[in-house]
Amino acid sequence: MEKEKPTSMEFLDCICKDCDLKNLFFEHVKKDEMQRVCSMNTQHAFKKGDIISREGDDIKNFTYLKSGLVKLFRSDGEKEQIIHIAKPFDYVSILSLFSQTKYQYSVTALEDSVTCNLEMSFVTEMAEKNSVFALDLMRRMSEISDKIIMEMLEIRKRNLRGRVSFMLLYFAHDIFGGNSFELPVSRKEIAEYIGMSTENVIRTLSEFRKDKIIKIFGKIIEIVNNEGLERISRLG
Amino acid sequence: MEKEKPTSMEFLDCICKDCDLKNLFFEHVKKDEMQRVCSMNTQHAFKKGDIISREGDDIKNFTYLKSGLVKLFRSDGEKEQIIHIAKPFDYVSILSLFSQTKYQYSVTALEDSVTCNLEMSFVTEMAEKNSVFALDLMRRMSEISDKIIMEMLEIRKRNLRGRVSFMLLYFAHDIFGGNSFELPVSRKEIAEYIGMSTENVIRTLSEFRKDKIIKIFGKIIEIVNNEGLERISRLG
DNA sequence: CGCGGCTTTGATGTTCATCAAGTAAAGTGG
DNA sequence: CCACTTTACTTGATGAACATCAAAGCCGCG
Repeated sequence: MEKEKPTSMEFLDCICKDCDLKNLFFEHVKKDEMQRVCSMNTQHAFKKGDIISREGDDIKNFTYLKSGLVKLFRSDGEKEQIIHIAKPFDYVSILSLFSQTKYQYSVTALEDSVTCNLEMSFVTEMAEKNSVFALDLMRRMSEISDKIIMEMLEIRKRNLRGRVSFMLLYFAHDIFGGNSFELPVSRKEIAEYIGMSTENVIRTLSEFRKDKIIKIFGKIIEIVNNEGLERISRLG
Repeated sequence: MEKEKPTSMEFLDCICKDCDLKNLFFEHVKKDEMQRVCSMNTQHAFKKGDIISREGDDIKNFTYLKSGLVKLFRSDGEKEQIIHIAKPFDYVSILSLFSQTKYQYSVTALEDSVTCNLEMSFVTEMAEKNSVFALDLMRRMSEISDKIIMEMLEIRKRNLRGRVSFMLLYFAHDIFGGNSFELPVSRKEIAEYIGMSTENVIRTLSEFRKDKIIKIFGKIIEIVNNEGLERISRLG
């Protein structure tokens, strides 16, 4: 079936061939350049918990997420701060890609994930030769940073209960698209995301359970009263 | 004197001629395009307190700050959240410039400020025709969002005293470049920036005064013990 | 000169972090 | 596979950090 669908990629035989993201990232790349993309990019699989890139390391590759779920975070030796949880489309390498030589944050896989890597020099060259691609890339990167900034502001203006409910709704609606899901992070990581203590995150989850707003089975969360949770998120 | 200095702009007679930022933004623009830039861009002066752009309005122009100081903030009717205080180089329109059609935040002038405006369609066209310019622009925009995200994380990991000292050092070193300066914002605005109550910002400033770390004369702040303040900012 | 917004300080109460102590779950080496 | 260790989770108790309320002085501006 897929083979019969005629696309400009059809004649190519490379790992990009069946990639859902190829149109997103290489929609404006000419055929001969696409041939080069195919010969150059490398795919990389990560297991849950694996480090994808580490704060302070040299940026060598342009990386985007093909499947899975990752967390961006910063560490000062003592504590960690989670900056964002990203799924495919939400993550293009690290943000400062074109303005820094070293990674500013670390990225690890929260679920088994696959990335595609291209050498930075090649992407730069491609952007220089193909300005529509450059504009597209700019649009995508600015969308992502905007999303992160907005999210940080939304979290910042809420109190403990508001932040926890915001996170639950974030997982339910933005990440998993359903009212029942398995938390891809520990309670401690939720705490690091919303800037509260682990104990209080747990306490709040227990409160929500007692108030019959959610059900908890270990890592599995089921949102029972979505409107109630939304209200807490709005008012908290 | 300035007239005698030979530059590629010399033959031009437009408001860009003496602009310090022209090389920054239009360094890779060809001469004939520069001629067009000159004929198209418009300069706009704002008085302290003026609104430069308003959350929710349509994005029409590409705007950059030529002189002055501005604040980026968001309002939910009730309270305001300050996102960033920006000086020239730190501000290129609003961040989501290429990914949104409406402003996500508002911008007002904290000091008398001058902006330069170009129609978005023209900038897009320029970026499409000139990919080096596009890459440059991308680099600059990603630098700015990165800076904002980093700053939010730095603020988030500190307590009240740490946040206030961070802000004072930010004004002293990043904005004004000296240990004595006039606060361009009210106490309330500092509170909105660091996510604490106005009263506690004032209380902390008074504490610093009593501890002989700073001197206060209304809006004028003088940092007396810089090392002490740095220590509070690091540990707080 | 009087009004409204900004600033300041004190008193009070709420929210949240921390400490402590225990249970459950998940890796680890024999 | 089991004992062992470590890490994650949970609840309660306590105190610290911070918001809120209240009242008064100050300043700029019409």
